[in-house]
Amino acid sequence: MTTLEDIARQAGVSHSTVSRALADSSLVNAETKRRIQLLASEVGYHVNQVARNLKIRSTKTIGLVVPEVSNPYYPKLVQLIADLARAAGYSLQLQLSGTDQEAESACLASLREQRVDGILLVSGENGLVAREHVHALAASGVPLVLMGWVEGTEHLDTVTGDDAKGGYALAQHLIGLGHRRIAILGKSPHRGIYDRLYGFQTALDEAGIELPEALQVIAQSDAEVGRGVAQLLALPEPPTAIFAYQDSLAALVIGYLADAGVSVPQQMTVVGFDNLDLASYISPRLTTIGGHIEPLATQFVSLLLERIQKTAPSAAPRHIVITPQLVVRKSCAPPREQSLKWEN
Amino acid sequence: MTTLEDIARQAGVSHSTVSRALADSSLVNAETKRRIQLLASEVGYHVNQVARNLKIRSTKTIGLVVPEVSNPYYPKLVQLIADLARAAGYSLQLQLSGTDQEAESACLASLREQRVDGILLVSGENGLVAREHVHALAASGVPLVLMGWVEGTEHLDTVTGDDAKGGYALAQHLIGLGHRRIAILGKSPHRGIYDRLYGFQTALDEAGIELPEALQVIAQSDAEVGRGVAQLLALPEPPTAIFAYQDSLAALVIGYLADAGVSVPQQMTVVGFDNLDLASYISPRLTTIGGHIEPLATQFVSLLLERIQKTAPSAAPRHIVITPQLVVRKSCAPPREQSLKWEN
DNA sequence: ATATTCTTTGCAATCGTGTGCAAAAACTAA
DNA sequence: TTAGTTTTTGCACACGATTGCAAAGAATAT
Repeated sequence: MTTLEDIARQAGVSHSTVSRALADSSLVNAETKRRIQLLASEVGYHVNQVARNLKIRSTKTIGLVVPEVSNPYYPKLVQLIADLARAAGYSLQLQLSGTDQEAESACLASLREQRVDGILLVSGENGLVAREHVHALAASGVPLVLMGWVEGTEHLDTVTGDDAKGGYALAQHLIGLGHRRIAILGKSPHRGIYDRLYGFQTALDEAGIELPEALQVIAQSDAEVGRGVAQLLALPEPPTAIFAYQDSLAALVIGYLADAGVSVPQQMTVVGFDNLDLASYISPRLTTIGGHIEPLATQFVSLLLERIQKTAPSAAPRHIVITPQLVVRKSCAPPREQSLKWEN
Repeated sequence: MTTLEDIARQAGVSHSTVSRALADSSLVNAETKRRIQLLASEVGYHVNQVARNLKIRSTKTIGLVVPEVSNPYYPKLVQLIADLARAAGYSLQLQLSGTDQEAESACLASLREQRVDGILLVSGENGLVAREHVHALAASGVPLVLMGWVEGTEHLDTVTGDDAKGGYALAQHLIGLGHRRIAILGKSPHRGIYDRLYGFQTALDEAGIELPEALQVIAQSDAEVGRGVAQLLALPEPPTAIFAYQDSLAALVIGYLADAGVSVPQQMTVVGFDNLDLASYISPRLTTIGGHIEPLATQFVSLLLERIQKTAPSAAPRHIVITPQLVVRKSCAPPREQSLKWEN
């Protein structure tokens, strides 16, 4: 790899002059500058950012910690963040924390050692896990923004979707269509998902609608979704609508319903949450809650950049909450007059 | 940020000793070592990798260039690669090249400047675009592996899926079911996708089946998929099967068919390519070509690591080809006896 | 006690940049 | 020509780590 020194030798000047020339400094003679720049591009010089970063004590890099990219929610977020970061002149150091607590700590430690200028942390489905680590990081002055509100992080900048409002809107929509027996289905309730349920439940309560145990299904895996759907269909009084609180789960539900010969939305209404691309890929296209991811991403990097560039209006922690919207598509219909019985 | 020097001062030794102690070198007294390690963890010392990288002339980082992560094919790849890289002790520097030629060049330049130990380059749908840049990179000795075979890259390590075989298998499957009027639908044909078509077409040719212009649909956007499907249905003799050469397109096709009241697979057979997760999310679950992504990812990073660690058996470029498999699910059925007419 | 060996430590150079400061060069004004 | 000003360049240090080498200290042998 060629260095400033190499070029300096060839140009018959000192490395300082080369450094200045390539930075287009006005301190170097226009002619010399031109000559050096030309030479540099001829020999294919590429500045060593490692050395440069060491010297200028900044990396123009932000670390992004995300649990995984298999779940389609995260790639969407990553894409948006990457584009925003790039637009602001920052590279992205992506770290996948998995579901593992140690892994998340390791990610944070790695980012700190890499001396990224700031960290964007998306808490996993278990909620924020490496709490002490995060606090230590923040305490030592590393700019950090958290996505997903978690108890005990009030002193950090956070960005959160108002899932409760989303759940509420969804429930209202179903109620408005006339549904009274509504099931919910999802993975084990972590904080964010709990909010979705909380809002949903609130709307049901206000309408005086019960949500019996039998209509609450926890499904950790694809196969369990299948079993859960079968259970619901086998009930003496099956639901007329199912709220699967992630789009991908809703897609699976629709698939398993089709297997059982139940058509959506004619015989069963299904709704999801997040409005991922797949919500419009599947048929019927999914009624869901959306519009939050883009503003979340925007605020997420804005807050961080303000911290990095110290342009934040105050040192006080900021908590941004984004309200999502109901997206009505084709997966909902009024319930049939009387509840159906399916042979199993 | 605390440095070695800070710790040295507190411990009353030189920074060299601290460095050795933290590296668990046998050159330092066991007791001193313990004392220093304790002190370091107390003050929360985190090595400055930027400085370290500069000194040791390696970053333990690999650069991954991918067009985007919105298209669900790529996240799957990224996840696999990230896991493999981590297992080998490397971090990932993710760069999204978009579809833009300059952007791809910029990504490569950035990675080079960051002095990543090696680069994994996934060529976009337009094929490899920043050709000279890639060649220059390889020529200057940066370990680099390319995914997706592109003409003029025979001197580079490459990893490719045998899309032609996949296309062939798919066509044979459809033919075996009795289909004779088969349509194809996809984005504009780039090299990789062309291979899918090439294999598909070969099988059709061998079976003596025509593929008239009218049954070849190019759809660049979601909306165009809708229009394309409508066109096919409006034909005097509509097809009995559609090969959408990406799973996500197949999903869209199924959606638009449903809109038109055409049920899959009863009235229309649809197949995709890649076996993404969404292929089993949608209903009916999609018959497709799969099993190639995992070995592609594995070989991709293996080749690179061998180059980085100089354990490659030879300096000669290697070209790894992965044969994908037919994945039969629910989106195919024999055609009806006579071709159908749909009112439009 | 002295010589010899082994262990432990610190000095100093290095990685490739950026940059303050002084010196050299060029130019201007008398 | 000489002094003063402005432009251009290079020296040398810093960023924070790693590491070869020499020196100091401890331990052993004679």
